[in-house]
Amino acid sequence: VGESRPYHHGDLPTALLDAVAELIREGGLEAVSLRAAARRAGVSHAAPAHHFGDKSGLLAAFAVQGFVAFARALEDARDAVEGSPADGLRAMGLAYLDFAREHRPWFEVMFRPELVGDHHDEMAASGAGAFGVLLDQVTTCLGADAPDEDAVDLALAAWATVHGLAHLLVDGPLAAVSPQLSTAGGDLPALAVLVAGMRTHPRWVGDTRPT
Amino acid sequence: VGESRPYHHGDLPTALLDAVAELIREGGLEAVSLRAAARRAGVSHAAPAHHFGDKSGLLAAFAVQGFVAFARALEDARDAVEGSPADGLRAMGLAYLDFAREHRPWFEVMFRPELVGDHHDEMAASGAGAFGVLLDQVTTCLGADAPDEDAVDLALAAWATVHGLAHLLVDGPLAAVSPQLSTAGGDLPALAVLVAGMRTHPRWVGDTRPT
DNA sequence: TGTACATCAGTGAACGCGCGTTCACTGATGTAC
DNA sequence: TGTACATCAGTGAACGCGCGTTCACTGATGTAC
Repeated sequence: VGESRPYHHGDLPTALLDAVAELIREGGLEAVSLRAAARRAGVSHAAPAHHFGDKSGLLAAFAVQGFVAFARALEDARDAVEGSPADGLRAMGLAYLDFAREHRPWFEVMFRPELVGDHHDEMAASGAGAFGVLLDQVTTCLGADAPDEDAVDLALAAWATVHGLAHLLVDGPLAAVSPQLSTAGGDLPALAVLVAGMRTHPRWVGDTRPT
Repeated sequence: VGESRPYHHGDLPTALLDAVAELIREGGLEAVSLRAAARRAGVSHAAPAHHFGDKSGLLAAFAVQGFVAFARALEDARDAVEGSPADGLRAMGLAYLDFAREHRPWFEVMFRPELVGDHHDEMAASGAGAFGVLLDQVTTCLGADAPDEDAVDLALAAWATVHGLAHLLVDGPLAAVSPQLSTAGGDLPALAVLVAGMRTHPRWVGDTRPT
């Protein structure tokens, strides 16, 4: 108290990214502005421009940060499971949902390329990294050495499934339509049904492990 | 040319809702404002307040309009199919994707309850109507007379699947990650795999029609 | 050890903008008699 | 058929606000010698 703030912040970029997360959590994407982020970080409103250039630069950096954490979350979930490749994939699906619910701010920005303007490429690159984790696991499930067309299709299917569920949970229409649904989503039986459904693909061998 | 505009618009509410759709299509949700919509409709910026009260009122009306069209699109798709209940459900899934792509403006607002403020209930009611169409079809697929817990779970699963795919297509990350994926999504093989996967549910009888 | 200088980080005033909302108003329409 | 009046639809000026961006600046840090 009474201590004068140092002229230099120390780690303003990180503080600004944290501020963006808080702003989204409290007021949604609309609540994000350079000035509000600067306010949170306790610096003047013009300071963010020094590190991120403009607003789209800040959001792009935020999205990249999210994708890095996201890819790690998927990898961690996979590595924590002892079992078949399909078990690993299932764990990744659950991790996907957990990530969306726990890191809603990242989730809201990561899949909205129109927010990042000129910085599209940076975000796409980090997004491709995360998708690669999923694709590799599906490839393993198929018993293939390298991703092929089937692997891509199935990875897409798996992605769409959990992504859809995540969006319904995060955006809230499940609760809007019926409280039951929200409960069902929370217990995740539907997800189990869906991921299990992937076994109908003729090449699916995830559950018959070589001995 | 040269004709003086009539003082009364004729059907301003409809014109404003159309304007919202155009604005979203051209500039996303951020581009929507009462003033911009009024500009499009060729009236003064204060005119919209007369019909919709405030901004959230306009967006709520827009969402309701979308849900009505959405429910009809699902019903039409179902009715146009001769075949098993599962065929009908599949058709509804495709109609869902078509709707998301053709009516992107509606789709962007319909599942974002936070946009409509106090008008949440109106939107939830129209949304429940649309979900009812899906739930009825799933119930039929299960050979049940009335929706039960399994029907709700499966309807949720079907919803999550197509909703996820729709979001990935509409928001564009598929194209961002890989052009292949966008192509696969466009051809919809993944969707077929997924919906087919629902047959693994023990009670699924959609494909064995009573004779 | 000290000095000069370049570089970096953050400041604060200023700009112009579009926004939502309010308000007293005016023009047009419809209804009662 | 005409008149008075209520109601509805749209106007235009005004308000205050937060925003992104720019700019010349100042404080702090690091580096060369």
